[in-house]
Amino acid sequence: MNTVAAAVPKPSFKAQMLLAREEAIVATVNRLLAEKGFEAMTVDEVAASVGIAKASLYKHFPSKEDLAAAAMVRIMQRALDFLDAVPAADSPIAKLRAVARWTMEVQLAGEMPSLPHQSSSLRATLMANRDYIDRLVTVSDTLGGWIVAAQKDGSLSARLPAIAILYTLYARACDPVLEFLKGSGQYSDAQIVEMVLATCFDGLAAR
Amino acid sequence: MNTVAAAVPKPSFKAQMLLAREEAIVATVNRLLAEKGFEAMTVDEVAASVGIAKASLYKHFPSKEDLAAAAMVRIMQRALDFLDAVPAADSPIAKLRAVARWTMEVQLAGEMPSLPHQSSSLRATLMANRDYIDRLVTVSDTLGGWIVAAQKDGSLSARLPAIAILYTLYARACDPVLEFLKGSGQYSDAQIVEMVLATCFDGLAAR
DNA sequence: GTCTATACTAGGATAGAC
DNA sequence: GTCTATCCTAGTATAGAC
Repeated sequence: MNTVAAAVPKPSFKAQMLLAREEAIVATVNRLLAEKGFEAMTVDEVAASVGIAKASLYKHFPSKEDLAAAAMVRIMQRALDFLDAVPAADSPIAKLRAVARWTMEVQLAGEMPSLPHQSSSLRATLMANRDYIDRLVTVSDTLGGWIVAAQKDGSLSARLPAIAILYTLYARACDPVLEFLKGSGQYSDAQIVEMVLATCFDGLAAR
Repeated sequence: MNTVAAAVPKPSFKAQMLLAREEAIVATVNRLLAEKGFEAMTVDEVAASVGIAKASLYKHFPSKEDLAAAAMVRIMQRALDFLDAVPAADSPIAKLRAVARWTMEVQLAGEMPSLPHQSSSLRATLMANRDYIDRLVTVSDTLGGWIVAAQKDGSLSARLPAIAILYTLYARACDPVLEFLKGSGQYSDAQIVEMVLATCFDGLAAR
């Protein structure tokens, strides 16, 4: 960036339109990734859903992988925003519960892009994407701090390594139990979230 | 079946070879499904891995979906066999723990075919497959019985609906935490299983 | 930067000889 | 029932006009 500050303040109307369109694209990709996953999502579908020609999509994003990566950056940014909004006064375990709840609510809303299988072509693109990795690291560091603090104050199990707890929380973002329970049609979204949250923190065994 | 009993006992050598080959095919499909999932698995790959021509595959199974369904039937049969082998004298919760452990060991061994996303073409084929559905129902009924019993004897949380517990146990078969922890390279398979098992039954919160 | 039209490839499925 | 060779659709990506 060698633009002087004075040149930045007023983005042109055209540039704003561009950003708005890109946001619309990424939001659509996000939804489709949540619905069907990376492999099953087609670029034709994305274009049709956004309402522009496929070739236009490729002017914004060089490949299907980059399209998906943009959606992953977006959801990580939403996660960061949520972490920032968690009250600092809350206890560490309350913060962790809040994050797990948010994750599940996003998934139930159909807005959680599902990560691809290990061998997907998307993995390489993601690992090379600085915007994604940086956010992932920041989220992990923040959660890691809360986990260690919660173990210290005795509210979180100290017998589990912090990394196992971190991964367990991440896994709530793609927990199939939410979808299963929703499919049963017997419970509201709020009830489902409470049940899975209780299972996650209190376990299946009686207390 | 209108064959008389006397005609059955000695399956011809040829028929045995046929079954052996089909078992080899299904075992390969099972492994590939575990590695990459249904969408990413290609029929060419299956044929190459088994060591036969693609057209020969299609003499045994009419479509890629049926190929995958056969693998799903196979794993459900393995699950049934395991359930039958669980000591009847064990307490209900001990039985449930044993099943969860088995599920995770199979996954870590790379032998747990991963179920497809909701909108996959495979779902329709599976739901129409009697061999699969029957086994699924039997497994669910058996586990359901153990769950209710464990809730009655006070070892399993009575605050959760049995169906939520059932789904939670099923979800251990595709828990990404196992793969994550394995990827960290810090723990043995046995340690990973114990950690996730403890998380599942005892929860993240301290006891 | 948007469109229409098209190139190119991967991959599921089949034909037809043996 | 196995093979080689081929068909054909779907899907990623691009050319080229406006």
